[in-house]
Amino acid sequence: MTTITLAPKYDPLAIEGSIYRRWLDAGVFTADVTSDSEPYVIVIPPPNVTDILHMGHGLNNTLQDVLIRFERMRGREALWLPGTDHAGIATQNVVERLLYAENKTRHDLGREAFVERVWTHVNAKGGTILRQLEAIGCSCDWSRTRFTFDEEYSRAVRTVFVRLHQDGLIYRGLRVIHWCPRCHTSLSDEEAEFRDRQDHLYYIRYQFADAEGQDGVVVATTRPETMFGDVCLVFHPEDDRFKELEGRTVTIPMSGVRIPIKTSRAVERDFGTGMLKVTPAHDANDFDIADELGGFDQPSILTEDANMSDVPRVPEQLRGVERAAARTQIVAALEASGQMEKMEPYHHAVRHCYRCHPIVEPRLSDQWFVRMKPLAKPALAAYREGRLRVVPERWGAVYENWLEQIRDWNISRQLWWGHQIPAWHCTDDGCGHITVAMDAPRACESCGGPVRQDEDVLDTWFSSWLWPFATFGWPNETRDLTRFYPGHTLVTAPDIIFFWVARMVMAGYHFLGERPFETVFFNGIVRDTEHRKMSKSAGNGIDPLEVVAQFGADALRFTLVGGAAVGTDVILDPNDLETSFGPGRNFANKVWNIARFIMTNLDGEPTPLDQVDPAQFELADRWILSRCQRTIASATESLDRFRTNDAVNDVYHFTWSELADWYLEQVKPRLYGVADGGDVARSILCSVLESTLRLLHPFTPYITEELWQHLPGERVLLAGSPWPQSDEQLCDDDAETEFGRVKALVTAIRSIRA
RNA sequence: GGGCGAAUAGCUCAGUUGGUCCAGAGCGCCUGCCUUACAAGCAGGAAGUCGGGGGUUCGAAUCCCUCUUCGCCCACCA
Repeated sequence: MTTITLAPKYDPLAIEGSIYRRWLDAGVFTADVTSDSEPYVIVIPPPNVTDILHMGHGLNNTLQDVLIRFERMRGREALWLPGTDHAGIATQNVVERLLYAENKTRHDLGREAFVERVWTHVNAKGGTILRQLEAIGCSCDWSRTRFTFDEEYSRAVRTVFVRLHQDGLIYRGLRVIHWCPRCHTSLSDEEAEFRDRQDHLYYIRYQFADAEGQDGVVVATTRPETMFGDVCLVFHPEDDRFKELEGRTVTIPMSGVRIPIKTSRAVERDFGTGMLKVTPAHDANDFDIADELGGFDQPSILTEDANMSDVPRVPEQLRGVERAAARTQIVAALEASGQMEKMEPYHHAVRHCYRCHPIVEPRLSDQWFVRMKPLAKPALAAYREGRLRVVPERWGAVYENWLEQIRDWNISRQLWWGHQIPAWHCTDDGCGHITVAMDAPRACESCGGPVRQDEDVLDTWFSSWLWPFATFGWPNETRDLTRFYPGHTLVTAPDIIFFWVARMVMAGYHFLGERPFETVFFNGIVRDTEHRKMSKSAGNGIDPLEVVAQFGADALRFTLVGGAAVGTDVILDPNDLETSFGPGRNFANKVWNIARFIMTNLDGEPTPLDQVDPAQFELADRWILSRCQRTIASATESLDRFRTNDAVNDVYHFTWSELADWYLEQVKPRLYGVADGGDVARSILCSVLESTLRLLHPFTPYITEELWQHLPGERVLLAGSPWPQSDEQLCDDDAETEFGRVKALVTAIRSIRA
């Protein structure tokens, strides 16, 4: 018999650490690759290696933990694979900022020293977030922790590059890409995010070069500074206003460079004046137009820093001037010369670097691309044919739409922190051959000359999209890969559907011929009371660890899961933690006291419920047993349907409003010996408490485990114990109806008395 | 320019296929209780014409149309 010495109040801090250690020591989180049980696999959305835990992580990981603990208790071989992402551009930026504080740039260090510096930083600060996940109770299989920069993982990345190249799905080409002038790298379409800006539309007059005295032609542009890179003007071939102008020549203002007037169907007649300036090196559309017309150079007039270049096309006084300043000067000059016809306020969306804000500069450069259409096909089919389920469903349309409209993926980054592209250029310009291989070739495979490796690294997401299988040792046929791929549920936020989710599906099908997971469960975003996304930089964040310290991990989890209806955002008030997390703490305390009450009223180990003659059950007994079964059934169904909030709220209601408020009060006379049937009540209390702790465990693992250990009898860990089975036999409609009447009567009497 | 979501009690939000879980929960508020599991609690109570308008139906918070107000995503009209 256990001696009951539970404190009257639940103190999370006193038990959380030791409980977590017991789970680890018992190895309950470690998946057994040799087990006969059906696997259930979740791979974590790997946080950036130098990140620290924020509420978004808290929500996302708590949901994963709820699912994984639930399935583990249901007897599946549950594997939650944790890890981190090297996060190329993000991590490089962090370290560059550190250098900046020392008045240095990465170029002062040089590539090798810089990468070493990043490693130092990662080794010092990295992985903290994984330890923070432990604090909120996450039951990850830490023996399988992966990092996208692990040697084995990096090999998978190179394998993918080489194979896609062999498949003809990777190519290198001169294109206008999104260039971040601060990061000094290209960005994918997804990384260059639109933000609204209030600018001007400038109407600039280009004078005719072939006929003095005439007025010339007016062109509308938002970017006058790019005009020195113009190669022609174009209008729509059916635009009668300009019919006569085709073939004539104009001069670019300020520079005097002569360019022809041409036609193109790409021109929108209703926009501006209907006449478009074509700047192939600084605008992707213009690049296409010039390419289609043929015979044009692609003069570049901006540097990597987005300053005006030191080239003949750029007027001397502007060379080296930063783009915004250059614009101001150009506008002033055009106004002075009378060539600025007019300026209109103009509201439009402009692409910005998703990591460091500045306006992205379209820039002509050699980049590596993945041809996406062939990869998108199976990913699209999987969704349409129901092999990939999306919860909530509406995100499916977003996924589908993006895949339908998919464009090639720029995967090269001009960064130093990342997987360097496994391509080696022949140093002989005459040969120019590029050798793509897993490891450095001794010589150019074409001419046998010396080679140098491509300087660029791969987009971070080019490693992330392999996460569901590279973490299991792919391309090797490991036991883990065979056993645990494909996985089951991906829990993530909808803002990375394109970056990550869709690409994982594509990679899964292309490299393994199978979906990486069957269901994508999208969780909402954590916001403040003004519905602004919670973030450290906005100053409206809540530190999950602070909440754990003040309220306990279970309270944090209870609030997050209970507040998150499927696909809806979670609103928390950074200025009032008590309102947000107090209820969770209170509930934990309630559970604590329910258990305390029951256990202090046990007299040794009670008779197991299945050995009690049901004929001895009183109405309240039949009622609570029925309610318990119904709660088991509804919580199970809710979890199966990813309605985690319904599940936790159902169990909450059962525990507090039924078990505590009614049944416990009803049986007190029997427990105190004032009425008969005390032993039957004890059997029922013990059984119901056990079921309740099991039901609550995925949501509030710490307190339930602690109480479980205090129950009479020998106890294995609750984390490794079975999920309760709903017993139809104990469901009793009559008892529920009848007891409902008793409740109504009692309430009425109390009401009158009050 | 397309698409999506939201609008329900003072606050934050649930409400699954239209009908006795359809007007709910938590917090807050009011009244009374330190009743030996719990004051992080107990008992009782007030509070919403479910954004406006129209329609379908025997019946609508729920379905359709429309309007208003927020929010988000996508988009090569420079």
